[in-house]
Amino acid sequence: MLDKTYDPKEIEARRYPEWEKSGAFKAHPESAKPPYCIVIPPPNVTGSLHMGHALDNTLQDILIRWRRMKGDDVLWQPGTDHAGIATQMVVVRNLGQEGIGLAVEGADKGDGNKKLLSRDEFLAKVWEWKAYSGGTITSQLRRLGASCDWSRERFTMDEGLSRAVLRVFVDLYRQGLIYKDNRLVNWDPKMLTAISDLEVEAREVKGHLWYFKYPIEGSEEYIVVATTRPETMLGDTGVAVHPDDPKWKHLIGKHAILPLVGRRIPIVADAYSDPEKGSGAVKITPAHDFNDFEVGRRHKLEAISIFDKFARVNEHAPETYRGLDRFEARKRIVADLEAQGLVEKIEPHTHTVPHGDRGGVPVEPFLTEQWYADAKKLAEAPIAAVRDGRVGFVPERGREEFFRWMENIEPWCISRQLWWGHQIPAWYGPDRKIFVALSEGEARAEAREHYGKDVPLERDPDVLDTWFSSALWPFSTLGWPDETDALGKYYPTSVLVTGWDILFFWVARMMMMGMHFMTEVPFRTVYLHGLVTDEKGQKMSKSKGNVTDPLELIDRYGADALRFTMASLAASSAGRLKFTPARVEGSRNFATKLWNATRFSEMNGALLPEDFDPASARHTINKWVLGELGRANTSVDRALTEFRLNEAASTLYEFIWGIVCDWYVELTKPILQGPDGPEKDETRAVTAFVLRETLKLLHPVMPFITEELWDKLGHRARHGMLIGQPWPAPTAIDADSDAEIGWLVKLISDVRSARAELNVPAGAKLKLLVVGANAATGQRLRAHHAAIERLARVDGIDAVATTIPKAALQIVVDEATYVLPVGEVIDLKAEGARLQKEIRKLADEVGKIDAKLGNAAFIARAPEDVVEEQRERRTQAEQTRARLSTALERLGA
RNA sequence: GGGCGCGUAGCUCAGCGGUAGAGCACUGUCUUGACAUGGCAGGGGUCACAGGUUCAAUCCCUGUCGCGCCCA
Repeated sequence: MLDKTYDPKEIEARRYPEWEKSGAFKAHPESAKPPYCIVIPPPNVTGSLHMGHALDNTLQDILIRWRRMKGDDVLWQPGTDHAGIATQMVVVRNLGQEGIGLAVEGADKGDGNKKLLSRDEFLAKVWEWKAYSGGTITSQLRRLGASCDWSRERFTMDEGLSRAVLRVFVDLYRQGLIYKDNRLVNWDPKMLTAISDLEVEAREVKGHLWYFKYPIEGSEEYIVVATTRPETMLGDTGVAVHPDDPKWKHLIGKHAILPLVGRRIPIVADAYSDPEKGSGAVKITPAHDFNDFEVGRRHKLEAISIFDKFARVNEHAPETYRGLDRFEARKRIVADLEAQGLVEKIEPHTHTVPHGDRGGVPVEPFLTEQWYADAKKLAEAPIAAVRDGRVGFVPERGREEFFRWMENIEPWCISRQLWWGHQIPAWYGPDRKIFVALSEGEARAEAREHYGKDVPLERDPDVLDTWFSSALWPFSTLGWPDETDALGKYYPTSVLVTGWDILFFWVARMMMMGMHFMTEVPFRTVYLHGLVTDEKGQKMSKSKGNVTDPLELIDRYGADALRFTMASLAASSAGRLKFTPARVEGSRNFATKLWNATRFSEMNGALLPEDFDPASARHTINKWVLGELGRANTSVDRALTEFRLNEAASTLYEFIWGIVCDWYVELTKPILQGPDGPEKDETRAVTAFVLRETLKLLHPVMPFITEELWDKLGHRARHGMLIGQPWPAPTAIDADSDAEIGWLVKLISDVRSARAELNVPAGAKLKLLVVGANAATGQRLRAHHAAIERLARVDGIDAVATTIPKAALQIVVDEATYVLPVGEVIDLKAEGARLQKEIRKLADEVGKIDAKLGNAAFIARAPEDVVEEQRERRTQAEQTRARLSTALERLGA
């Protein structure tokens, strides 16, 4: 017998290890079954589970468990990435608390007592940290119920994946698709590294617009430039005005003298300047602004870099400012210009400032040499693959987003000035000649060939962008560059499940690398879901203090409840999924409901005969519920096929709670609790059968409770664990049973409503007199009298009533009128009012339908079946109305 | 500024050319041998606004307003 209460905690702790130990999660590349593969979006190895992970992995696990039951050879490939910047940042911070720093060139040495770590020493610390915290997220995924094949777990920095990274870098370099270039990059002065365009986020900042007067050479005149970043003026090499700007066009071709610096800078005509904005004239600092860089190139202006990598003023600026931090420099420069009377005005100004998404400080456009991948070239094949449908998006608009990004793609800066990551396999000769090779040995050989002798080589200190290795994930995790069985079987993978926010970072780049190295798409479908936010739609963040911890929810309500909630949330067409814990509570209640229904069936001896065949069911109520089960099965299966996971969840909810618990269990109570006989035997069997099949249908969404109940009901002893069961074939729908039970449900509901509206005490049992019932209804009444008596609280049914008391409730269902004598308890006026309200509603409906049917255009142009349906509805409504009128007269009110 | 998405019950959201739905919240009622983490019944919506297409629009089209996201 099941426990009285459902305790998810105890169940979940027990079930997961069982699955894992049994090998149920394992893929079988050698099997003949069709493959179904999902590669997990690798979480940060030292991270911990947040709501986004909970959503993403729940959706994946639902698909995986479903396909496993459908008979596929399933591989859910797990693993983690090394998250270069994030991890390095955490370890640096931890070390900082112990008074340990990094031996980074030019860095502040502090008080001099600080211990400084070399690169190798630091890396040892990071691996220590990884060993310490690396298991956290994978154990948390287990608590969620994720059925990944852990025996195949990979890490972007492990030996195999590192080999893949090397190979890709070397190949792309040799193919000219990776190159070094000196361009402006987004520089993070806190992390001291370049970052890619995607790692920059625009934040709205309240700042100022400063108007500076630059004197014109050989004149008393000034040109006024407006800027949000005064400190960059030290690097100005020009001023641009719009060619048609009447205010400034006379100065085109002249020169200004840059204040504080004294440099002579040209005034050039360029449409980049907007005469409406600021003063209309723009100072041009090619080395510190992406737009200015372009303007500078058009007019051959010099690019003078005035900051070092810490964003401190460097030696290219006048002595007095050297060494100042950029914000300190700003203050000094404004003050100095003010002192010289060169500040015209200062306006408050709100604008967006690019910030590094990890370090959180404003990024500095910085002129440096970096490694780039030729994204434009690599994007060609992916664009074509999506264009011709080799990759589909769910929802479809992901396609357009994808094109918009891919068709306007910029070179991808792949080098990072970090220590934690894949070090770039490039070595420099004494003359800075580059040798890119798979190993130092190979590089040496190449160098020897080139120089004709051995020369000292120096390895590039930089590492690769973490996304560079993540981009290889769908094939590197399967064994590439080796030609493994797994690679042959599971690539291309089936579906990639991830959030919109990661479409460009990761999905697009996997497409590039997949097409290039595998000449085939990495996945057939990209399923994109929204971002989990708090209930106000605010992004969850530690600093805002609005984060919900999924582990806490699991502790409180169970993983199944969280999973069910995540599945229900999955549809939202907006990009946000507003999350409220109340939903999880509701899902937990749903689990409890299933638990109790199962308990009820157990108490009533609902055992399933080994050879039970649902097609053998003879009783209407049983045929009906089997039909409903079949409907639920088909609907869940279709919903999952079409990635409408919320629909699968709501179908299961409605079936289990709304059909099985509310009606089937209630309607069969008289049978189960009545005398023994074939009807009782069949009902017990069907109850057990429906519950057993329901566990299968629900298992992908709520694996723990279903596995538990499966075991407790004895199915495991006979068939093994639920996780390995085949998905059931849908049971047949019987139209006659549907009609009959539909009638029964309506009759009971209507009687209950009338009783409640008239305040008939819930405990009062009334007689049921039936007027005008035809033979079929008479038969139904006899067949279901026990259920009606119980659920409608009726004491005896007279199917062919002749004398009808005045004081009675009257209900019309189809051709018959049902009369419930209530003696003096009832307020006849109230019953009259109730009937009149019903009559009015029906009359309104008839009126509306008449308006339609009276419209010649409707009759002529609407499809035949729609017209017929309206006629049918009119007849029904009119007949019911007439019968209610008769009932009203009878009441004599 | 450009692109996209969203405005449906008090809240969070499904739905979708022909009877407007769910969960939560709310009201009344019931401790009936599965379940009070529950049962039964109920209230609550000119489906943002304005035009258009259509026999018929919450749904399709256009515009307006509000909100959000992405890209500049």
